Amino acid sequence: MEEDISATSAPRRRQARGKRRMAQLLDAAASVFCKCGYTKASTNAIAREAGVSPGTLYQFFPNKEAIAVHLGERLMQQMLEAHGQAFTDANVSLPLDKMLDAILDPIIEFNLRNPAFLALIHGPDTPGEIASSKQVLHATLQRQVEEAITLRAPELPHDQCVRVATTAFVIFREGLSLAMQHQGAERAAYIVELKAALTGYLAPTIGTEAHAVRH
Amino acid sequence: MEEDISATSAPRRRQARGKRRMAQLLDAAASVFCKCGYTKASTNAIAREAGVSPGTLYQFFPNKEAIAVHLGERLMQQMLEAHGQAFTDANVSLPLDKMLDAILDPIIEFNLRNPAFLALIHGPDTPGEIASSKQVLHATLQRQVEEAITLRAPELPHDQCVRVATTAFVIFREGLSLAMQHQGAERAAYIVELKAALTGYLAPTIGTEAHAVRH
DNA sequence: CTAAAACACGAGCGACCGCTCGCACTCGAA
DNA sequence: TTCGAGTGCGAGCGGTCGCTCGTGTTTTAG
Repeated sequence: MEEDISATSAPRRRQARGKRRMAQLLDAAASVFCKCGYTKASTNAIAREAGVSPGTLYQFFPNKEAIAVHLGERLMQQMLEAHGQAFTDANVSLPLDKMLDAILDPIIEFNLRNPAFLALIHGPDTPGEIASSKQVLHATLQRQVEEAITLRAPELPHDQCVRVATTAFVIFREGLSLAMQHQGAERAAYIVELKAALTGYLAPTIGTEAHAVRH
Repeated sequence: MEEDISATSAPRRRQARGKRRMAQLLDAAASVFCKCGYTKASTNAIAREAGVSPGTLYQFFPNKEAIAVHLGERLMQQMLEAHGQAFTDANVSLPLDKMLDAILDPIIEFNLRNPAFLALIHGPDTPGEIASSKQVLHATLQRQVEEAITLRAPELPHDQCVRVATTAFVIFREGLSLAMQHQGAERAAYIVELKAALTGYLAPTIGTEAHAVRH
């Protein structure tokens, strides 16, 4: 319950001040990751942005990757708090285009407010291939997509469902990244294209209407 | 004609040995970029892979970025030599799915043979945002896609055409990258998904049949 | 043949990175 | 009030990286 008191690392007792510092450091990390991407973001720069020394940063995070992981977890949690209803079963029974709106719009809006989200999930400069914030966000979202597709097209073989979810997720991620590179009307136009791409891809695969449960 | 004898840099007269070294270094760079991506690929590693010293590398390339740019130009030239007919007008008049096969299959095959191509065009770790091999490849391909779409859907407003081309290109790039992360049958299945995604996206936009020239 | 230019080497420079360490402070439970 | 644990600092360690430079060798022009 109190973080993970596992064998290797003592989790340490935090004072209120420390908790504040951690949030401060995560905010700074979000800003710097967003500006430079994970690899080019230096831990010293994150500490400077947070107005603390490098040593202080390492009082709260064992290494650079842990910062990204914590940030990823915080972002995911914030998104689930704000838009946790996006993937509910109710939406899955909507017509395809409405379902996409219901699912995508909250995520898009969240990305507008938290650009670090995309910076972390989009950048392929993951450190050790495994772990890293990208994996946290990716795995969670991917799983939601898989569940939605399975609910909607239960007759689809599982491995095919995984492929469709993966492909749809990649299209969404890159399409959103594309949109975020533009402003105002142009950005809106790219979001329209993104939805058109997803609709065009998914319609033949999982149908435009909700699946009527047979027998 | 003789490279660029512009104000700032003297282009230097190359011997046969030097030309060979450059090709050798580009081969090595392709291998290392492919293994590590642009940023994590060190110039010393490229020199080592080519069996020369770091100093020798810098006799032929002024800096790391120039290596990537030269490699990008060489890859693009090789692809145009091998599959230059992919974007010809003849293919543009085919039905959509056939057209996609005609255009995508050669590019996919080329990527199987030259994995550095994807490594360069996919990695977002471009150095100074501008230039770099990625821009060379991206701009060239993007332009081909734009021309194909304009030919096929001439009534489409130009800026909309650019957006469609950009979106389609991104879907292709990431879908191919996804496929390349798998092997054998799984990879083939992802290529099927990639084509399904492009077909689904482009069919409503530019039509399944070639555009009949009106008036 | 000779001199200049191209080629080749590899130690190492300077900058930066992730991260450490010794020490000073502040807080809060006893 | 006390004192240990939590917090904070920042110089700097060990390492990697892109790139340089002095020197020596090979090729080529005249």
